[in-house]
Amino acid sequence: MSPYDPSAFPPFAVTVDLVVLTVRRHALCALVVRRGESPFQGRWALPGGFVREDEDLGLAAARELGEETGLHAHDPAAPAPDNGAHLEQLGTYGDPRRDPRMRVVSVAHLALAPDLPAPRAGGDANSARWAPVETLLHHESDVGRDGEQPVPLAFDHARILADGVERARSKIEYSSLATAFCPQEFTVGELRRVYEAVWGVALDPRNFHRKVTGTPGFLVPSGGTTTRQGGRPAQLFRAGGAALLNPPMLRPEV
Amino acid sequence: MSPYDPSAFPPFAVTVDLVVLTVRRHALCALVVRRGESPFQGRWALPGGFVREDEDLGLAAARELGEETGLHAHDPAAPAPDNGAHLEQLGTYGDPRRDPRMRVVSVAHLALAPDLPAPRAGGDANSARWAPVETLLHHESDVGRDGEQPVPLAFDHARILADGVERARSKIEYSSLATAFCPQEFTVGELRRVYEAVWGVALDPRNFHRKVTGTPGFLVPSGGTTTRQGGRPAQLFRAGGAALLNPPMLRPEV
DNA sequence: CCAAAAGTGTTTCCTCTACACCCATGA
DNA sequence: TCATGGGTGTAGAGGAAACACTTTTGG
Repeated sequence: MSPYDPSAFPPFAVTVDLVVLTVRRHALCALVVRRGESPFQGRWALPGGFVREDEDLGLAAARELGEETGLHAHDPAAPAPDNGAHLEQLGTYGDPRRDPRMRVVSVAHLALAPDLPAPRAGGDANSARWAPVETLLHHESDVGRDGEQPVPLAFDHARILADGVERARSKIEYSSLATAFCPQEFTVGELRRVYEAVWGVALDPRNFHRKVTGTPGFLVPSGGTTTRQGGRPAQLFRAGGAALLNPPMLRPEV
Repeated sequence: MSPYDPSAFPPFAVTVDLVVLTVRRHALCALVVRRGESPFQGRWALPGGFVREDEDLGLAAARELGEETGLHAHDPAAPAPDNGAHLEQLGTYGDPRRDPRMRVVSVAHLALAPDLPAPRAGGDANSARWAPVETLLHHESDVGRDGEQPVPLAFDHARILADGVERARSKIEYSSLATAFCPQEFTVGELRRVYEAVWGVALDPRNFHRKVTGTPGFLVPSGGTTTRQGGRPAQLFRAGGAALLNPPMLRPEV
């Protein structure tokens, strides 16, 4: 059998699914959309869609991200931070039974975004929403606030979301990715609250401050200060160019 | 457009490609096979093949690995090390032009194997071979020893191989994966030579010994000793159950 | 004034590094 | 005997944890 005989391989549908994470009100949240059709009609799912005929996988993910959030993916080659989201490939999910109707292989991507005004899938707040990942993964309570049933995510999206959350948790240890959750200018305390929300732990503010300001290339002072968190005015920083943190930020033991 | 209308999505071919790494004669080597047909006929490529109709991606990768090497993939749930290779998903490559004839999405997997007798693709030594990754990636010299041309790998396989090597290099820092390159029983010095080959650096034997024997769950003594490396008899160990190394093995600065 | 958040200093502990030194074999 | 690799001891550098303390705002 010639491995490239067009009649010799089964056809697959290929999609991209997005794990879009942000930090809102001290909680790690993911973007979910409500499915309008079967299967899993009415259930929450990760945003995603088919890869087009002549589209690279990363491009398809960036296009979906833009359609769902208005964000553009951050170009790693750009000289200055552009407030775009971080976007990377997460993993590929291809269980033959993950979609009951046909063979679908989904290339999941992970996006990290700053806190955004609100999702805008058709401008309908009922069809797209930020939900705490803790709720989505353990479905102990409603996704929303208005008496909906606590149901798990559609397809294998709970597994994909869990993998994305785990990737984000481990990656902020040794990279400067946590700044992707912050606005362009932020304080050390705001950055610390990102780590605390993603890891679900409390960090010592004094040691954290020393650590991040003492790591060359991680943060650059923008000159301004703010009191938006109350208390003594805090210096404002932007993300520095350094991508890797060495030595890494240590996550406290569980 | 309904996202699941069967006429609304383009069909893709889905393959798995394998980055199979081992350590031979103090060098990190990868398994390559010679292509028998166009395109890239006669060039070396990573082993791989089509995912079957009802096959999960990891299963397809394990099947290809068995066909190429006779290894079975290590079951993480097995209580004792079974001398199977470590196998994990690496990443997915789907550039529309990566195969000149059709749209192929390749789900690359990374396998780490102990030093094996010899590849056995059809029993033909000219069609499958271990080659040093340094040679494959920089094609500074022949892949083999018999005057072949130094040509780059077929398709985007050089990129996939580079990603796999980078994954292996970083993963042995914080996991016990380096033992996957060793036979069931091995000495501390043999394990150290694995790290040195994968990282391409020299490590202090005294500190390395203290580090690995002092990390609980990393190594368990098997009771025996050997002098196969010369010098004083060395204790034999097996891989312990611990998957994560904490604190990690530190890779010296470049 | 007080509360709250931002920062700094200091002590203790622990790990990594570097290297001196000893051990047990084969040739 | 020597060469070779295996293994232990130890002093110093550097980072992290824990926490006392000062600074600068708003109310």
